[in-house]
Amino acid sequence: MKESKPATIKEIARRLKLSPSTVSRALNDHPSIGLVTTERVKRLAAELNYEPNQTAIFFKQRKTFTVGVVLPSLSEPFFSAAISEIENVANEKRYTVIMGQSLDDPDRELRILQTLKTHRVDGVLMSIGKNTQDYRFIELLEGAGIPIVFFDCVPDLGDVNKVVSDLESGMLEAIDVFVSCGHHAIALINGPALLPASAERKKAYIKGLNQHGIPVKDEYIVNTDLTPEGNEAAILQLLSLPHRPSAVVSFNDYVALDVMKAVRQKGLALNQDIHFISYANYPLWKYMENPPMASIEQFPGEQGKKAASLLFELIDAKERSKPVHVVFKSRLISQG
Amino acid sequence: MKESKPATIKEIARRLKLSPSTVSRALNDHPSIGLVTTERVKRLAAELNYEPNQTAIFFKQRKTFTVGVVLPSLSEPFFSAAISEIENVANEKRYTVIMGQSLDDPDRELRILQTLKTHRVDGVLMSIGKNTQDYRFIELLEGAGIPIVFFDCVPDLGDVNKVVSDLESGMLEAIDVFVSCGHHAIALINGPALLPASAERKKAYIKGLNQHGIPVKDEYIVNTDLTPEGNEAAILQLLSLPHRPSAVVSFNDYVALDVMKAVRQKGLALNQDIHFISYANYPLWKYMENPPMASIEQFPGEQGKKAASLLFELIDAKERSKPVHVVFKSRLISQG
DNA sequence: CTGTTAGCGCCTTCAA
DNA sequence: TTGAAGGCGCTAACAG
Repeated sequence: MKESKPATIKEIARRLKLSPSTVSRALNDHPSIGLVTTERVKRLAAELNYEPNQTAIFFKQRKTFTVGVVLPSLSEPFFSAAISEIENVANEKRYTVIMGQSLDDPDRELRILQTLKTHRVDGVLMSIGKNTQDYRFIELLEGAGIPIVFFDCVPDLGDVNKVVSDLESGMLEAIDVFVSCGHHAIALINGPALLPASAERKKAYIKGLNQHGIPVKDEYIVNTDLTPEGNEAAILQLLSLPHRPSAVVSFNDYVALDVMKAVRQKGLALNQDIHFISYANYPLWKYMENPPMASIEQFPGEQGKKAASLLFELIDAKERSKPVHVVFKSRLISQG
Repeated sequence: MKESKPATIKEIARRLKLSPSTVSRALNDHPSIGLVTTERVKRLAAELNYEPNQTAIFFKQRKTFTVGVVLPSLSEPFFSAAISEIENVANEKRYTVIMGQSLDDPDRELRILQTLKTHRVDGVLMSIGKNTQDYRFIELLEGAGIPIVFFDCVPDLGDVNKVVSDLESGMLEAIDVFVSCGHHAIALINGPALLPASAERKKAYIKGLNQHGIPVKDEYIVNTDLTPEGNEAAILQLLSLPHRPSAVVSFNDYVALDVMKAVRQKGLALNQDIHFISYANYPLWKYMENPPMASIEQFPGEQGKKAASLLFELIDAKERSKPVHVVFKSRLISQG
């Protein structure tokens, strides 16, 4: 039952003594084709295991029904959650997803985008890497008529489409919770200073303290380069302060993991001597003996979903529209 | 600088008063074209930002330089590690990867394969879902000339290409370690009984006990459906035995997480009252206060890499060859 | 309702 | 060394 050559419209037409266009129309349920003809065509098509040659259709329609997704790393649960939703939205729209991991390497990121372009994807969803500085690729793609929507880790530019989590509301909630538990010495372990995401966190942190009339102490704000060593150094710096903080908001869960480990090794009791809340990216807190008090959830699934639907709107739109910015509120989730 | 219509070979030919065929040949460094012509063509091509239309090439060459990857879930670190290596191998070969998550749903799995087929991928890499029983899709793909290589979770059939971890060597090592630590009451929390992977584990477990002259007790072998509830039920069953085991090998890390949590809740001390080793799929053990003694590593990266290179061999081969089976040895990695 | 014609962009004989 | 012609499979404008 193996077909050496897959059946074509031509073949069906020949056998049925019809023209290829009639067959094509019949297969696509074109209204102008008689019911009987349509039936005959479909029956034979089924018999021959006919399947339209997508590559021919892509070629003709100048559309590939494919979108590209570029993100730093699939092994981050945040992104695997996001891409799952993206996949779902794409499937509904009958689109296929091509995915590439930049691994925070700008060159690799560029190569992936190049591939996506030559593959003529209809659109791109992207979360940029930590080290990406050069945004010229955006014009490259948009110049080729490929719309692009950024999500989560987005460039600090006004004229691009982006979907992000606000970072602020969660931070304010976190500080509210800390304060209501009696904490006043609240520190921030922030990410690399030049990351926009770090600037936002810092701003929110300061705003949160201000709301409670707590003075901002410079020594309570430390940075990490997000490596395990950097994370450890950051917490040690805080612990060595004369008046060490009793509560810490950390850049993300991975930072929190390293930091909490270091705290344990120092012989301090988690959730007693010192308390943590971090921006969430889904380690398996529920299995830990001493998880952080709470996490600031950023809803990767929602972000991915929204970014994808936005992209499809752009793909379907004829005109290029004004850049769209969508902001999701982050929210504190207790890990109790 | 935005091109409304991307440049084509025809366009270049028109401007240079050459024929399209000459331009095509020049761009492909065909030896029969004069050096000067080739230069002129290439220069103009660069100027016009000419890029070959892949969709046209795919169509003409009857090849898409695309491979599909189907796996249960990206959120399992095992698979994200595997797909990263697959991506790398594919990139080297200048192939693109289309990925789909089955989420252990056979219908969804089938839909993904259908999509891959209509997209005319050149080959498929696949790890089947837990609930997949019907393997007819294999003929569907191979009938269409699409080679398929299974990895990790593979069908229990002889005539397919597969790359797996052996499961046995790691289990034997695990039992060796337990025994050398003085354990004799060694239990197995296995997966669903009808999973080939469960049968293999059980066989290895029995072999391991036999090697040490330890009698196999039926009540020390329990099964879980891999849900959190099933995992908890399994360990409770073991704990309720009159002579409860002091050492347990569990189906995988996720089972171990649930199981160890239940053990803690029962007030037992991990790594004291009861010890664990599990087949690894990468939770963040290094951050845990009481990780399992060791993990049986299955090298997802290696498996993915091997499966991918195998697939490319099959794609490049003219003839259909005998099915290939590759087995990686699993190995015990201490979590000390 | 159905057929004819033409062309998407590229490559590849065949002919000059 | 170059050009002309044809075709991959499908669709769509234009005729009947």
